Amino acid sequence: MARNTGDDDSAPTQDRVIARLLIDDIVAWRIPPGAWIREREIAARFAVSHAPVREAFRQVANIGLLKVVPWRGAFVIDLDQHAADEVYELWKALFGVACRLACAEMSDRDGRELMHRLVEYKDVTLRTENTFEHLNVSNRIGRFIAKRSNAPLALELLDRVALLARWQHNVYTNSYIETHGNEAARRSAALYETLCRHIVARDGDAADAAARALIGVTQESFEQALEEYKARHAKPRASRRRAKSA
Amino acid sequence: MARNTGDDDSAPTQDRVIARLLIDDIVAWRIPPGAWIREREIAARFAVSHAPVREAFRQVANIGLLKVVPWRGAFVIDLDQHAADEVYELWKALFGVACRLACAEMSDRDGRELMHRLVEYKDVTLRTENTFEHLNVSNRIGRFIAKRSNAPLALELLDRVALLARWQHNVYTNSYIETHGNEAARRSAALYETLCRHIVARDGDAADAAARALIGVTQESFEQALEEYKARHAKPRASRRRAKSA
DNA sequence: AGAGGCATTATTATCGATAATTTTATTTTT
DNA sequence: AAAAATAAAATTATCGATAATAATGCCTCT
Repeated sequence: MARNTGDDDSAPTQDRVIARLLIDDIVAWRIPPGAWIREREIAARFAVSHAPVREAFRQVANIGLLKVVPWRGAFVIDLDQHAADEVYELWKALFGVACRLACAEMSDRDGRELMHRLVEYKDVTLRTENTFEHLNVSNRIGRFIAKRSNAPLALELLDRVALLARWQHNVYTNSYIETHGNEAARRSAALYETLCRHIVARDGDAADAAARALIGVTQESFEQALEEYKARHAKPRASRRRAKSA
Repeated sequence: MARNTGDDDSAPTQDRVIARLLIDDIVAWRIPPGAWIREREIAARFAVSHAPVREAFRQVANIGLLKVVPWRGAFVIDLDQHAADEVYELWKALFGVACRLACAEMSDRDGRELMHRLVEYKDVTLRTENTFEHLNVSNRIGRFIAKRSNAPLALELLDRVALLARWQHNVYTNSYIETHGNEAARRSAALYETLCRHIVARDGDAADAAARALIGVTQESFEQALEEYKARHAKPRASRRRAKSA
């Protein structure tokens, strides 16, 4: 009678493929903030009708990168300094929830795997100053915790907020990498260690606090990068304006 | 050149109307958990084509009450004791973020209005034992804080989680009202007072903690109601099963 | 010249029909 | 009778076309 409600293993439908590609395009700033996207344009690009495009728009809008307004279409969201604070606060809170739940949900076996990954992470930290690799391996730990927290809704919201954060600082990527590379890495390493220890010790409150501190490092790096970006771009703009009025 | 990206003031399109009504139906348990909903069925009910129904399904799915799986359709989510913990943890965290941000964002005027509402709330608490009215006025305070926190994304996620929580305990509504009415009201009142005081004092950490404690009261009431519900329904089921096997 | 109204154009929303896929029922085989 | 294969039915996904709406440019009037 009831159909199989289980997990989806079939090939993805077109709307999901398109949504994925749109997300990539927006996060990578190939589509600028505030841009107005037309159905026909995207439909032509993927050689499909507009129906799947509409659904893709809705999916991207649900993640928060697109804003769909009736009869007017879809707009990429705008960059907003104030919203950055909100995103990072949410990120801290949601990652905290994931870690808190992980304390209760993780098996002892998962805990051992977590500590194993921590060792791997510290190795990378000591071996290289490559910030990309650094971010990569640290993200792996975060995702592992979130997955094992057995909290699908928290995981979904976490992915969403992390995506928004990534989009936000992709403008400042260069500054970010430079800034984050030096001292933040060491602080992160220490915080990851305390976080993992609290999780295997099943201390939810302490894990939550460590998680918040960890995202806080990223937040500080972002803010610092933003300042540097502003400082770098303050002069060119002023000169351009002067040239205009001359 | 660029179109009006501002707020939406036009009449809602059909898909949004349908989505709203579907949400109501699901939250009120007029559509049972796990139910499989067909496009044609809903389309016939609202005398529309299936296109707006599809979009409505996607919107409800984004809130989390519906799960859309390719080629198989839309299913109402299932009741899951484990998921309840997750929802309440998220609720605590998100309301905490809203209160934290409210500390920074609220004007002094907003703070005075908040304290005014607190007085109103305490009056209601003293005057009546009516739990509905009690929940109503307390929700008003929560929503006021969330709105003035100037954090649209947090507000959206908060609404979403609160809706899921409401759906979850709508099964046990009767027990919930009974349980919540007695002692929890007094605890909530004290916690609301400390929360508001921390907010006007702009102490983010303290406000966050108070917010968590406040949702914690609701969580405890829910869990207690769940226990009572289980106890009440344990016997009838057993007898029914015995009758079947006889 | 500028403001306001009107027609034009472009775009989204909805519809009805067809294609692709899954589920259910039937038949066949062992 | 049970299991596998097959056919039938039901359902979703996609398409192309039409209706509804918003933005744009033109024209008139002052």
